[in-house]
Amino acid sequence: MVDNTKVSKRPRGRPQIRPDDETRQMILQAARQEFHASGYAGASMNRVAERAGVSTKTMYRLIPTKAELFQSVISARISRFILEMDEEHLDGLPVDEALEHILIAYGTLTFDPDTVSSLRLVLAECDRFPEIAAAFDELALRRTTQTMEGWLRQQRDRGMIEIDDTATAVGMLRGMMVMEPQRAMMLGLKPPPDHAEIVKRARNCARLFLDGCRPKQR
Amino acid sequence: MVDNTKVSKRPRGRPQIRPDDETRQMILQAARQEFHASGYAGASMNRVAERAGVSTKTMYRLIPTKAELFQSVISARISRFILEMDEEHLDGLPVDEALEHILIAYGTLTFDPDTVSSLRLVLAECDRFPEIAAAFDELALRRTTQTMEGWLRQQRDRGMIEIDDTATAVGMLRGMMVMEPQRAMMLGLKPPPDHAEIVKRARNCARLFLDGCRPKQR
DNA sequence: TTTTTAGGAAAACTGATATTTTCCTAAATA
DNA sequence: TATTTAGGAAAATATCAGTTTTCCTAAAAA
Repeated sequence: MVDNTKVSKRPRGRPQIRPDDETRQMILQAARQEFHASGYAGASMNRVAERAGVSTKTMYRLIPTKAELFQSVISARISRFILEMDEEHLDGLPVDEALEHILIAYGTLTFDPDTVSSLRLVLAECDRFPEIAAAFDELALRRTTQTMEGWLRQQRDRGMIEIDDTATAVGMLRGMMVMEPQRAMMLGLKPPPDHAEIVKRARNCARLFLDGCRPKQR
Repeated sequence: MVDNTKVSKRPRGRPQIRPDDETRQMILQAARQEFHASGYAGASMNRVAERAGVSTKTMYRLIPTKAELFQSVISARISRFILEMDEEHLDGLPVDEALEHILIAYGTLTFDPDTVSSLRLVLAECDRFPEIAAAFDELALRRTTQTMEGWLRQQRDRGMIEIDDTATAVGMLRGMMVMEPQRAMMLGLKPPPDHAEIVKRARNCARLFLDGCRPKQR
């Protein structure tokens, strides 16, 4: 085995301006911008290279094709769709406030312009790139669903609410909270809701949902 | 004024195989298939002409450009998104059954593969064709919203339910009913729900919603 | 100084596709 | 029959974008 760090000499010719990995990151970032701005078909590889500040020659040395570049970009973005919530904190709250917090977190994530823009790309291209639909399902949908479903189950087990199918319930809750504003954003009809609107909507949804499945003592 | 039906002679040369309007319809239908199958960018005008059974020459004589063809196709499709419900019939039903019926109608319309396919096209291309987003909003969203909102208002005025903002409530109701299954369809993850599933979901939603905003007698 | 490598700029190559045009034939009237 | 028009088939044109290649220069080691 050879210890490259010291023993072997640097190669003869002109050294690389920067490590390939770094250049690749620059290309990925430029590609992200370009794809989000122009969609898959509309994105120009020349513009990607331009944005990244490298020549097309270097770009194609480091990335295989436009299609794979697209997949890398989307997967990287999707893998960051994580619903952050402090579960310890929720335990100390009354049920309705806890659900409100959850919905605020989910709404904030969902209405993020980057999220919407990525969703649009995924929906537009999932025919051509079925792996992207699968990745989206796995990384964006399942994970956030599980987080919310876990909480619902907990409340049910504590007798705070009455639900038979928690998975369906999560889907409904999410639809109620985000579908309409998100669709308006995607169509370019409305700007993202601001924080106050998100809070208001979350409160409404939480109340509606909890009243709808609060245990009845008939 | 000249009476063309009898007086003026037919023109000299070879007569048209069929009226231009008819040919245009054939082209529109072929284009609809092609666009739905391949999206805007992926659609080939040659294939459209082929499907329609006309030459590209004839096609371009009758339609201006690909872009305008696309808009015609989408607008025509959208204008058929009408939420059909028999309002007379609803009046005779208890509130929860009436709402169930409404949601079944809305779900059936929404989960129709043609609807989903059109929505995908609209979402994918609304950047390039803002008029399409506007048409979709006006024809598909507003109209069905108004139908549902009218009913909600009526129930509120009769004291059957307690809602302050009926527009928001309709949005939530719809999201609850359709977002998750529709998204799964768009991603190609699930087939459309069958009628039984739609009914079940509608019943769940109606119950949840009505329990959530039934007047309280505290 | 010579050799060697990295990589930019731009041209070339390739393939696809919207759109136009040419050429030809069929079917009608005069 | 001579003339005129409709329209199909296919070639021509134009453009665009992905990908490759050429040419050239900078910067390092030998």
